[in-house]
Amino acid sequence: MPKRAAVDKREAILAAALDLFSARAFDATPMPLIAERAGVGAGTIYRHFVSKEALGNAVFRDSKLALQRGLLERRRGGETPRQEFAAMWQGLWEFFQESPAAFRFLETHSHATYLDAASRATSDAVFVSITDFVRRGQAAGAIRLAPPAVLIALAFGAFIGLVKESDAGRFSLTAAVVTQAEALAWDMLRAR
Amino acid sequence: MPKRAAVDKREAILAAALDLFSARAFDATPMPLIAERAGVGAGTIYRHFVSKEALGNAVFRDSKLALQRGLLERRRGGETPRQEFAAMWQGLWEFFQESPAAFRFLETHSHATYLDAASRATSDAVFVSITDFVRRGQAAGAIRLAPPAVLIALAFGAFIGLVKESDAGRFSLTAAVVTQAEALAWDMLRAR
Amino acid sequence: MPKRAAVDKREAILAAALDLFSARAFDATPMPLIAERAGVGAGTIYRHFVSKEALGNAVFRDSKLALQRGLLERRRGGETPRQEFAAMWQGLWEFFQESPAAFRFLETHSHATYLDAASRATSDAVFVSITDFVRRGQAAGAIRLAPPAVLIALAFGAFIGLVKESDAGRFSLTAAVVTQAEALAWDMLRAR
Amino acid sequence: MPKRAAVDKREAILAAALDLFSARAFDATPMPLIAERAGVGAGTIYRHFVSKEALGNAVFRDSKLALQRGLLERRRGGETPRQEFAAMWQGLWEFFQESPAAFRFLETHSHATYLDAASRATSDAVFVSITDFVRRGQAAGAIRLAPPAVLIALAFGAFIGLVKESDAGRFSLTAAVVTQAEALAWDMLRAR
DNA sequence: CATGAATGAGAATTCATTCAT
DNA sequence: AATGAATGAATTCTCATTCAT
Repeated sequence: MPKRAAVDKREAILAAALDLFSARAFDATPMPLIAERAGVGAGTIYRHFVSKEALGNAVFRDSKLALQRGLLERRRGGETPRQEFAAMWQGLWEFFQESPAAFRFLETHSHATYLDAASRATSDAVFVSITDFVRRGQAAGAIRLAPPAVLIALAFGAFIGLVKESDAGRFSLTAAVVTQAEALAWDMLRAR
Repeated sequence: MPKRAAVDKREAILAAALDLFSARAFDATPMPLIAERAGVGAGTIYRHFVSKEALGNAVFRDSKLALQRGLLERRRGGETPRQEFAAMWQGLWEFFQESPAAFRFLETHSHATYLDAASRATSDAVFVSITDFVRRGQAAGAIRLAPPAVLIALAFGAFIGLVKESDAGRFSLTAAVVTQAEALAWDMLRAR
Repeated sequence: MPKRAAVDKREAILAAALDLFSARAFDATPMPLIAERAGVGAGTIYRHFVSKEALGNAVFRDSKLALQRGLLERRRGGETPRQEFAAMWQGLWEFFQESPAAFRFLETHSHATYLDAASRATSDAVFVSITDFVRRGQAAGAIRLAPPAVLIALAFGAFIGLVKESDAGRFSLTAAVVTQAEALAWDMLRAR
Repeated sequence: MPKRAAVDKREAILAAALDLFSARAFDATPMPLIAERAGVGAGTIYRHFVSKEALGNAVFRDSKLALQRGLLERRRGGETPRQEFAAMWQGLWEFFQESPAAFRFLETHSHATYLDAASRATSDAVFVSITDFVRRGQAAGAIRLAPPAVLIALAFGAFIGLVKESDAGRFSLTAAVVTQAEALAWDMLRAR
C-alpha cells in the first residue's frame, strides 16, 4: 500500500493538473506550472505518472468516473423513467457544481489526441450505463423510439450547451434555470 | 485592393490552418507545418498575420461567419417559426457537411485563451441573430417562454452533441438521423 | 544542391562534435556546448541532424571514412606486401597526425551503443578492404597463415596501443617510434 | 573493521556498477539502476561512495588490480622471458574469461575524464610491473632493444585488439586463437 | 545503518518568429 | 514580396544526490 504522503502528492498533482487543463489547453500547460500549483518538485510528477500524456489520461479517467458517480448516485431504484431522468439531470448539475473544472475538462478534452484506450474505454462505460436507462425507458413506453445513442447525444449535448453558454456569459446557470431546462429536455425525449 | 496572388496565399494559409487546428490542438500545431500544408514559406504567414494567435483568431472568425451564413441562408422570409427552425437546423447540417473542419474547430476552440475581442464579438453577433428568431417565435406564441439564451444553448448544444457522439463512433450522422433529431429538438422548444 | 552557408554550418557542427566527443564521452557532451563550439544556435544542429545520436553516427562515419582514406591512399599498386604494409602503417600515422581527434574518437566509440547499422556497415567495409590486403599477402607467401581477422586485430590493436599509451604519457609518439614499431608489427605478421 | 553485511553490500554495488558500466557508458548509467541491480536502496550507495565519480574510480581500481593479479599470478619465478611472456598472455586471457566485464570496462574507460589521481596511479603501477619484466628480458638478450613502454603498448594493444574485434563479431576468441596470437605477439617482441 | 521518495538543475529537443537573400 | 535557414527561449523529461523515516 502506498504511503499516505505519496497518495497526497498524487492527489495534489491530479488536482492541479485538472485545474490547469480545464482553464488552458493541455498543450498550453507546462509541467513545471502543474508542479508549482501542486506544491511539489517538477520531477515528482514523473514519480507518479510516466509522462504528461499519462497524467492527462489519469485526469480524464478520474473526471469521467466522477461524472458517472454524479450521474447515477441520485437514482434510488423503482423510479419511473421520468423520475430517473430528473435524477440524472440533477446529478449532472451537482457534479458540475462540485467540480466545474472536471466538467469543463471532460467537455473540452473528449476528443483529445492524447487519450489512450483505457480512457476511451472509461468513456464508453459511462455511455453504456446511460444507454441502459434509455432502453428501459423505451421498453416502458416512456421514451421515444429513436436510437438511444442519438437521444443521449441530444440530451447530454443540451446540458453541455447550458454550461458553455453560461460560461460565455449569456446567462447565469441557477438552479431554477437548470430545473426548467430539465423539463424541456425531457420533452425532447419523452414518448407521445 | 490586394493582388490576386496575395489573396490566394492568404486563403491557402487559412484553409491549411483550419484543417490542422481542427485535427490537432492549436498549441500542438507548428507554424512551419501550416506553411507547408499551405504551400508557402514559413515567413510568408507573417506577411498576412502578425502572429499565430492572430491567425487562430482569423480562422475562428471566418469559421464563425461561415456558420452564420449556413445557419441563416436557408430562411426565406414569411416562414412560420417551425419552418424557420427547420431551416436553421438544416443550415447547420449543411454547414457541417460542407466544412466539418470549421464546425469542429468552432466547437473545440470556443473557449480558447487566445481568442480576442473581435472573435468574441463575432460569436456574440451570431448569437444575437438567433436570439432574434427566438424572440419572434415567442411573440408569435410558437416557442416556449424561457430565456432565449437558454433555449439556444439547449438546441445548439443538442446539435453539437449529435456531431460529437457521431465523431466518437456511437452512430452515423445521416440525413435521416439529423431530420429526426430536428423534430425532437423542436419538441424541446415549442410552446404547448 | 545545399547552399554554401548551410554546408559550412554542417561542417562546423561535425568538427565541433568530433572535438568534443573525442575529449569527453558522448553522453557527457551537451548539445548546447557543441552548438557554442560550432558557433551556431542550439536549434541549428537539429536542422542538420535529426538527433544527437544521428550526429554521433555522422561523426563516426566521417571519421571512419577519413581513416580508410588515410589507410589506403599511400598504396601505389605493384608493391610487395611488405611495402604495402608499411604504406598502410604510415597512412594510419598520417591520419592520426592530421586528425588525432578523429582517431581517438573512433577508438573510444567503436562499440558505442548509439551506433546504427550504417555506421557498422562503414566499419565493416573498412575492415574488408584490409582483409583483402592480408589475403593477397598470404597468397604471395609473405604473410602468416592465420585468420586474416585475427592478424588485423593484432596489428591494428598494436597501433592503437601505441597511441593510447603515448596519450597516457608513457612515451612520445615520434616518427622514429612509429617507424620502429612498424618493423616490429611486421615481424608479427610476416611468414617465416 | 566493517561489518560483514556492509562489506557484502559494498561488493554488490561494485559488481552491479561494473556490469552496467561495461555495457553502457558511465554517463548513461543511472545510479538508481546500479542500486536496483545491487539490490540496495539508492541512498545506500552514498554510504559507501561519496559520489558517482568515486564509485567509478573504485570500480576502475578494483578492475585494474584484478587485471594485475591475472597478469602476474601465473608466473612462477625462474622462468625464461619467453615462458614469462606466455604466462602473462595466458593470465590476461584468464582474466578476460573470468571477468569480461572488468576487461571491457578498463579498456573503454581508460581515458575517462572522471578518473582521479589514485586511479591513474594504479594504472601506472601495473604498467611498471610489466616494464620490469621487459627490462629483464632485454637484459637477458631475449627481448628487442626498444623502449619498454613501446613494446608493452604494442603487445598489450594487440591483445586488446583481439578482444575488440572478436566483440565486433569478426571471429570467435577461442583458446586456440589466443595461443596462436601469443606466438605472433612474441615474434613482435623477441630479439633476433 | 538503510532506505527510497523527493528534488531541481540540467539534458535533449521543438518551434514561433526573424531577417538576409 | 516571398522565402526558409537560423535562432534561443521554452518544453518535456532524467537523474545525482539528499534526508526524513
